[in-house]
Amino acid sequence: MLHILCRAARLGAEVEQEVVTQRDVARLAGVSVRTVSNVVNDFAYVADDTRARVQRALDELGYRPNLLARGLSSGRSGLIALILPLNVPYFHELSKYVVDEAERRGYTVLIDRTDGEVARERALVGRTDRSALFDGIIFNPIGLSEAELPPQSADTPVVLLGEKPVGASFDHVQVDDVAAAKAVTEHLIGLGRDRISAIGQPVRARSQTARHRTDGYRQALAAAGRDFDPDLVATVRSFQRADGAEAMTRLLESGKPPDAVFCYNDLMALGALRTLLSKGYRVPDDVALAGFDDIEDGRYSTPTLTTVAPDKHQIATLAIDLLTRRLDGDSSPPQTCSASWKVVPRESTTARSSGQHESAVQNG
Amino acid sequence: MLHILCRAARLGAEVEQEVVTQRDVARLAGVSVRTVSNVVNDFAYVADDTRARVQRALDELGYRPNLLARGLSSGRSGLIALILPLNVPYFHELSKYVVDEAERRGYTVLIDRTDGEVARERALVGRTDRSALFDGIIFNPIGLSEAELPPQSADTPVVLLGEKPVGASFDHVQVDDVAAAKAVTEHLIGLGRDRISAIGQPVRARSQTARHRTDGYRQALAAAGRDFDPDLVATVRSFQRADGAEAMTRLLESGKPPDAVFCYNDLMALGALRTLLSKGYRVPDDVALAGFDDIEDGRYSTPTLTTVAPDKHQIATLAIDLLTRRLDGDSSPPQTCSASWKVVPRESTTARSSGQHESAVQNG
DNA sequence: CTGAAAGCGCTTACAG
DNA sequence: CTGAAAGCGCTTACAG
Repeated sequence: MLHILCRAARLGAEVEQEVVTQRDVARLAGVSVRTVSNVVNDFAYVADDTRARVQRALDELGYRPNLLARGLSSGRSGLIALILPLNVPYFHELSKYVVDEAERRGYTVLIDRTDGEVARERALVGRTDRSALFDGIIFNPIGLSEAELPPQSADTPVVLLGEKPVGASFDHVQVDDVAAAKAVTEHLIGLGRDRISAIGQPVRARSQTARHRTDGYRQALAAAGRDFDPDLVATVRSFQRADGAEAMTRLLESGKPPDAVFCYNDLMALGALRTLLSKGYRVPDDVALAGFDDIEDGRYSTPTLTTVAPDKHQIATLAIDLLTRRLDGDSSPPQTCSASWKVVPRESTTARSSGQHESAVQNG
Repeated sequence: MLHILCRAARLGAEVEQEVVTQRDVARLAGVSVRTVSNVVNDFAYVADDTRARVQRALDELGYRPNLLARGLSSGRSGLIALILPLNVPYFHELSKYVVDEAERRGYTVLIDRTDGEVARERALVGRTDRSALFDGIIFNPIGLSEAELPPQSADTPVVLLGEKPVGASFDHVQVDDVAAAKAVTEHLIGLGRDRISAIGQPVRARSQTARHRTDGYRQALAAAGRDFDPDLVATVRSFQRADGAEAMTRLLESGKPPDAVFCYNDLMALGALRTLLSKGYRVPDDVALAGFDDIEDGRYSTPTLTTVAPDKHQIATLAIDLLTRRLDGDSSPPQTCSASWKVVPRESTTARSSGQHESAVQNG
């Protein structure tokens, strides 16, 4: 296939680029590699003229450190692995903050996609052969529960993100899913809706997250003196748009359609929204809709999407804080940090009509 | 802040996990490290009983290879860097294919976000200190033009993705932006629309991509005997939803609003859609809308979004093909491969009314 | 089929 | 402030 699709070009002489080592630089500058290393790593106690001479040689030869060699001998690579399901926008938004925050502290973040597949999560976390490669790991499990994770190894600290921790063997940054789910359900109840559905309970329940959000949903109902109706809870296989769309279809066809729906993430809410609008329902007039995550998509949908907004910046900062402490040698007991969140009401629950809207783009 | 938000747990005895080396394994199995290495790397010509004995020692000690050491001595890390603007969904969708395809060939892809910032792109590509870390690089520049890239170095092959190459010094996988933009504009013309706008010309024109799409747009107009009206072209700062939303607002306020709009990517089209719907315009009745990229969002918006769908799977396969050839020692001239694409008409240009729709989710 | 040994490019006590 | 040297954990010609 390649030969049909590809077009070759004439090539100039291939420059066989030699690798420049500290030894080469040392030779040119007339010093030892020790001194070159000192200059490269910006150590104090290098005579000014020596430094200048070495720097000149460094520039002249175009020296570039070999990260592998440095890592092998120093025991630190400066690399952090961020293991996430990139197929959910929330995580890509979160990753931006993690990357930026890590960079500020001199670390480089490399992203590993799990896409929420349990097998991939297991494989990635199980790959302890990487422990030499990465100084630390930030991991947001989706399919894997904390209990299934290999025990924390002393050499590569792991910070867990996401659901409330079960044990206490990892550093952890959590969002209080129960409280947040309860708050957004209360918002729906406050609208005066009667039949409030929940979309997101997984078919095979592994995820604590979904369980917690269901708990919050039920607590809000109970607090309002409402009965819990299992028929109003729709299960899903994953947290994608298609799952939300299908679940919504099932609810609508159930005979007694809901007048409000809490989806366990924005992606599913967007799928549910598609189903509702395409079947002629008005949102929020006929059905009010709320999600979770506060992804950008929900600020541009029509209607815009009411959601729970976890403080992504704070989550990232806390995660990097926790990790860098370990990297700096802190061996105190594992900590659990809570990031804040808030309910952001938008058109999908508050607008009067689903047609004309006041504000083009409202950002909670 | 941390002390307020965090809760510490009691910790069990910290297991000081010793690193197990091949030497340890060799000692236990009564062989040399050479033989251990042979077994670990699954070389032929190891006596069955020796292999079994070594394997037992390997298991017993829980040996894990040190990737850094392996990389340093072998010169290959098995790692590929994928440098992309993750803040555009198209690229995260593309990255999935690249990761999967690379994995099939035994490589691990680590993702680096550029988010389209020229400075980040420059920094990442300029970081030749990484050449030891990565066997190869797949890079989709957004801000940087090919001419600004450092020359291809012999030790770390680079495959470029995206816009039509200017020079011919890199392996390249391109999509024919001119032809695709022309085709989608023709689709709009075929609808019988009079005033067809284009959104996406950058304020400071660096990107060839936008230039090519404008070329295609103009070619389609010319071929249909239409005049090119500069007032119908709206510029943007980046390719995000907000840019599309703002550009659309400007076009609507220009006095003579368009009745069709070609946005240079789906993200901007979604922003433009938001502006249109929130101002009471019907899509496609009043304004037909088309994007580029075929991201999932556009299959769930209401109306669903007409778009150009590049074959992402093919792009990924071609990129990995090209790269692995170089890694296998091929030093033939740089090649340019073209990936296919097609126009996918959806509701935003074809539906009769913007209210009720036929198909809930139609997938091109 | 396997061993002894050099070497990948760097960092880092140890001296001085 | 700087040098000579060991060592990080692995791979890989070179012998045998």
